[in-house]
Amino acid sequence: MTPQKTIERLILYSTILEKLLTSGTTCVFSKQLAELTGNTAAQVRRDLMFVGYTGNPQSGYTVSSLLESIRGLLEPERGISIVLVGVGNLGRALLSFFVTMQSKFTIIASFDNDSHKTDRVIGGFHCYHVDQMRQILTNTYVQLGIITVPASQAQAVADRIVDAGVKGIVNFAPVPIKVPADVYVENMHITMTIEKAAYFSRSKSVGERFDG
Amino acid sequence: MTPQKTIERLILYSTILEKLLTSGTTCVFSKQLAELTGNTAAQVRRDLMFVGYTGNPQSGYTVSSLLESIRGLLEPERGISIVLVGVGNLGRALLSFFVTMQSKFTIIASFDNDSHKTDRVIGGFHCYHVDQMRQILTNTYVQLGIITVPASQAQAVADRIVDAGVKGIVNFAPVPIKVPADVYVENMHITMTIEKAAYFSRSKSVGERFDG
DNA sequence: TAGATTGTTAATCGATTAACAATC
DNA sequence: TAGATTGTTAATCGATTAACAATC
Repeated sequence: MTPQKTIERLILYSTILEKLLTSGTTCVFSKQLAELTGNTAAQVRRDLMFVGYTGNPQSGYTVSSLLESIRGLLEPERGISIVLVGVGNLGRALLSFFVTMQSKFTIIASFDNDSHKTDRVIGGFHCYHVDQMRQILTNTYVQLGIITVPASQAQAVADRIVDAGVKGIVNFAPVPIKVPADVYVENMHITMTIEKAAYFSRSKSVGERFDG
Repeated sequence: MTPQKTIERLILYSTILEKLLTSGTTCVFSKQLAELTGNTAAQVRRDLMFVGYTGNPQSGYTVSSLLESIRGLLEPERGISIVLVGVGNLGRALLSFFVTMQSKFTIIASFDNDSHKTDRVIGGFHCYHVDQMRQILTNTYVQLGIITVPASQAQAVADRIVDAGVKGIVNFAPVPIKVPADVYVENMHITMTIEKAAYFSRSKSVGERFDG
């Protein structure tokens, strides 16, 4: 079993280490990294055990080489290749974000089932019809599919992505999707997350009156 | 301590129950609800303990009243009132989503610091300058602030949201933000989530060769 | 009634935190 | 060296799963 939470935090550490590197910091202690990422020093050290990188009691960790070690663990040889399905508002926002970003993410293509959108360049990438997915991806390795279609179509789209041989999905549609055991799904349920935040923010306001 | 994961699942159950209700289903067993949400029956029953709603061995749970009970726990008297800060691609996508949606979310206002965007209607809502936030929210109860600004500005925006008295934040910027203990923060780190999915999808493809 | 399902308690599992000998 | 910090093990905590008597 690979520790999900540890991987999440390692990704976070790597973004912070990038900043430290840019700002010219050469060394960092677990305590500092903890402070910068909102964790505890013990947590940081435990996470780094997984990476295998080892610091020393006098200077802590060398920023550049720790970053390299984490990247070695997290990153593929080449960037992360992605197809995005569903070129609505959210899909387009993500696409233009990927275009702008000097990024480790490479968009291979986008897909939609609306003929007003297909066979055009949208958000900087060619948009194909979903029916063409399997064919287009036949000789192309794609690491992730991003689903940004309405809930009603999410499962059908997931099926096609799986059918095209993609082993990872990030699902923005507000429904669970079913996939074979050899496909990894990460859900980004935006509205559900907002509801969750609303719930817990209310418990934070205990004692306050809501007279707004 | 309130069980975070349970709340997440209860929100999911409620969306599924809404669908069941619409489709005319009157009763549902824990096993079915589990299947529909990708959980186990034991998990579902344990979660429902928190709600206090009680079914029976013959018919399971009554969809309509279970939904009511969960909503009673999750939902405020009125909808969830929100301000959104940062009217870039993602911010606009979320705004237009909220406009479209016949929703439990009420956008009070949007904010930005770019004078090309402020004092206009964008994505269906008036966009104010962030400097005006405190003033505009003085006599308005706002439950959540949504942060969709670049990483470099996220902390400053969070500070203003907190300053305006808002107790919940959903942060889309790819950096941790620091807030007082009485403010709840939910992070939606899109790029980090994509990286995480990429990592675990790779472990799913064990044994495959990447010749793409 | 008989049998499947419930609510709940006990057992397990995983993840976080505390503690501390090793060490630079 | 002396002291702060490391890597790692043991203790704790919380969340999930299993089990089962109660029950409709």
